[in-house]
Amino acid sequence: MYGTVQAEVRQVNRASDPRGCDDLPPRARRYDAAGTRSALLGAAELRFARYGYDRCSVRDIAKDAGVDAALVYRYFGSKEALFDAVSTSTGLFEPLRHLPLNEVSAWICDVVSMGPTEEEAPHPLLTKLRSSNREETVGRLREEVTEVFSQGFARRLEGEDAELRAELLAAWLMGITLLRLAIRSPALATTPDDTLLRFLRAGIDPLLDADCPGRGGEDG
Amino acid sequence: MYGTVQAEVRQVNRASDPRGCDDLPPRARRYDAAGTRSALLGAAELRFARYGYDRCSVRDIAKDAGVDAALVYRYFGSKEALFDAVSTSTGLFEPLRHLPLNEVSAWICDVVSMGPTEEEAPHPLLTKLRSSNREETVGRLREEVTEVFSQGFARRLEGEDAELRAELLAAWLMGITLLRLAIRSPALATTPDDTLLRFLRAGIDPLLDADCPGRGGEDG
Amino acid sequence: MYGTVQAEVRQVNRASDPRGCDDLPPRARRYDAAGTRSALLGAAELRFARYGYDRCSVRDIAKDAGVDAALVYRYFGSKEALFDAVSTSTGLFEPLRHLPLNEVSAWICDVVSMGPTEEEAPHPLLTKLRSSNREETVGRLREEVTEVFSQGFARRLEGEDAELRAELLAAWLMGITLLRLAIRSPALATTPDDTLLRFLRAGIDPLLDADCPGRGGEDG
Amino acid sequence: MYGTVQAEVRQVNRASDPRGCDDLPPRARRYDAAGTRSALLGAAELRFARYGYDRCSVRDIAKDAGVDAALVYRYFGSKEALFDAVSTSTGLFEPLRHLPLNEVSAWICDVVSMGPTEEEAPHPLLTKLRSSNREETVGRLREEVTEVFSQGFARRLEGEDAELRAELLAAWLMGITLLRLAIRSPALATTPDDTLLRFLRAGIDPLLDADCPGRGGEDG
DNA sequence: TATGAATGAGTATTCATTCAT
DNA sequence: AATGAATGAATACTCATTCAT
Repeated sequence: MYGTVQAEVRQVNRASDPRGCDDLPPRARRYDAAGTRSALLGAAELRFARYGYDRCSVRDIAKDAGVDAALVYRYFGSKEALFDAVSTSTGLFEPLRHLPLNEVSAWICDVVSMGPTEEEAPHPLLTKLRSSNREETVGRLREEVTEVFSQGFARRLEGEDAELRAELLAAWLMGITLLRLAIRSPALATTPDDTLLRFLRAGIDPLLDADCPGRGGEDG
Repeated sequence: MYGTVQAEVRQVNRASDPRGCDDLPPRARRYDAAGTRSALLGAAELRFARYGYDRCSVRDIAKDAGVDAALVYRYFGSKEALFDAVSTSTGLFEPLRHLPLNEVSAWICDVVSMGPTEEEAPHPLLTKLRSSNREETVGRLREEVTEVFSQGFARRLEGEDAELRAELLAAWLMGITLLRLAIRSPALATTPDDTLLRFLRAGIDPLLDADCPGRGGEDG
Repeated sequence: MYGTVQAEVRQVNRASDPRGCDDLPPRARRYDAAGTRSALLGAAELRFARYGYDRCSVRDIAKDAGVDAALVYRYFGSKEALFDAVSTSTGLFEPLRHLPLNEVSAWICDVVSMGPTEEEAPHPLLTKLRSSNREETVGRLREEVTEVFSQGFARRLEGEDAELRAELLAAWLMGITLLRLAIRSPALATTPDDTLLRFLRAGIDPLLDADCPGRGGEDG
Repeated sequence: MYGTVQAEVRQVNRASDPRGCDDLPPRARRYDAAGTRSALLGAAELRFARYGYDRCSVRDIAKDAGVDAALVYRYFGSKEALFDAVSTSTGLFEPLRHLPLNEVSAWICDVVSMGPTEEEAPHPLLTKLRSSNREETVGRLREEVTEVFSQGFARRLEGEDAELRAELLAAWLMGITLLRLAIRSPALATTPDDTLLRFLRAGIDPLLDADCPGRGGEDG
């Protein structure tokens, strides 16, 4: 299904399979466990991010990787395990632990701009969002959000309801990723980063402020 | 797959079938086209919202509705048509056309609170979000967002980059829906509406303001 | 399947349902048993001849006839019975009983020219040929051929192996019908009747001759 | 549908699998791609010839072949492709290109006698005739007849209307095949070949003659 | 290590048929 | 007499997974 993404994956494949390069002996090509494993990972990353768990077949992934489908089971055990391997936290949220609060907007801007916007490259968040119909994926997302935002980042926020404010930040991050990379709404998909950043600040910085929500309730 | 949600659907079915409210015996209701149709719609609504398009089988939906799977084809023509019938715009965004800007936060608050939070009821947005791996769904989402936000709502915003700001609003709406109803992150899933509202204002109202992004760039 | 042949059938339908004609009261239109029955027969005749038993659905036939599919069962009992009713001997071979032998070629010519060649009209033989994958149809064909040719017509032939010669005649009749009306091979489908007749004679008349096969065996 | 023809197919399978002719134990033959493929072909050949395309299910064919139905898709891609593989021209008509005209009758006699007459073996022409309700099959038959008879063989005939005469020959060939092998009319199904041949000559040779139709029109 | 042969459960969809109205 | 609601079995096809090589 969905044609092939072989061309691109082949590159990925070659990146980790530098046959014909210089120092690596050019003989070993098949029977290259590490290479096969990472080729599968690369292909899966792409497929899963693009089509979601359910619309990817193990065979398609294997074909993209240029190996036999049975190897998915040899190296990962199951389609699900492969997905887990691919969608396992990539340290994407790591910066949130130490980043100065006034740089958070810029970081979010970076995150939602990852990958070539044109061709829906494998964005780590998108992989999960695209498969958010799977209970397991949702569970992992909950754990991750809880750990990173509700517990981790919230602790760095002064003021009331830090937990909620952190999750609102997460919500925006996900929403923008979805609209910009998956749904590709007209403005978000095309706006240059610096413009986006200015508006992100407008919405985010108040949330990070110590006296948020401020006196905002008055005029409601 | 995924056992049965029959019990609940039966309720939905009856709840949305306001005929013979009290004295009609609730049994013997075969040969009731309208009832069957709406039972199927109800069951599909629930299943699709909960598991997404790919993880719902026509058979399961029919079983939930208590009818034969072939009736899906009699009444809707295909699984896809049934999904369309369920996910077709329900006028959810209608209020955005006339609502005073300072009530937008409250409206968002309402939207993301729709349906019993405990049991992941069929939220119209969630249905689409859960199936956002389907190209058709993504396409429809893009159309809807474009029409309602990028074109419709943006026109009501003064200041620069109205389109982008409108889409950022949409992004937040979707992100919060996702976190609150699907992912169920700890704070968002439990925070009472009025509390949520106060913080929503803090993030949203600046975006709606005529001189957004204001002088926010200074301290970055 | 296969679009609709409704237009034509409607005519058939009207032919046997002369509403708005002159002397028949224009009220009776629904609740017209005979009319419904014959409308179904007409539609079935067309469909079966065109697509064969297996590629016709009862619903399509009923739709062509402009009535509900259940009426097929009311009036005929089953799809199979409807097919039988349609394919039951129409006296097509009746002339073979008395026709002078030297007019047989001309008669065959007539038979294979029945119905508008362009639009594959319901040819009684074609109906059976198109469904010759059904055991029942084959059985009936065998009976019919046996009765009409092997027993009936053969008795009128002098000379040896009359039975075989009669069946060879039947074979040619069927083969030409198939090629001319179903397969529509270039020459047979377009050749005018009088030309065809001249060549039919060349092949058939020897078979009907009393001293057939004559001295044909010599040069083999 | 139609029970099983397993027993016979197994034979066919083994007969056409000339490996380990004697000493190889006939059991234990899994993981044998070529064997599986040809078993499927054999089973399909038989089923299709006997029941026609529409009355054969992929499952039944697979069951006859003793393998899983999914393998039909592995090896052929679709039911239709399997049918094509089975019904693809087998060079049956090849002899018509060079055969001396006075041996044509004998060749036809051979063709219509192919396969055990008793048990409706897979005759290449019968396969197509039995599925002549399919548009694709009819189309292929038209092409084949056109190429082989209307164009190829006709060129070898002297005299007028060669094309028509060639098609009349084809018609007879098909009609006899149908009556002899499918319908099994009493005489044709039992007559020995040499007798049949004598009468075939009587009908066919005149058609092949250079001055056909001769002066046959006089006595009509 | 890698391949590809084999499987069985599952999917959407169609259809002849029956039942209540 | 006629309708259309309902059913269940069947169909072609796909896919994750396992087994022999």
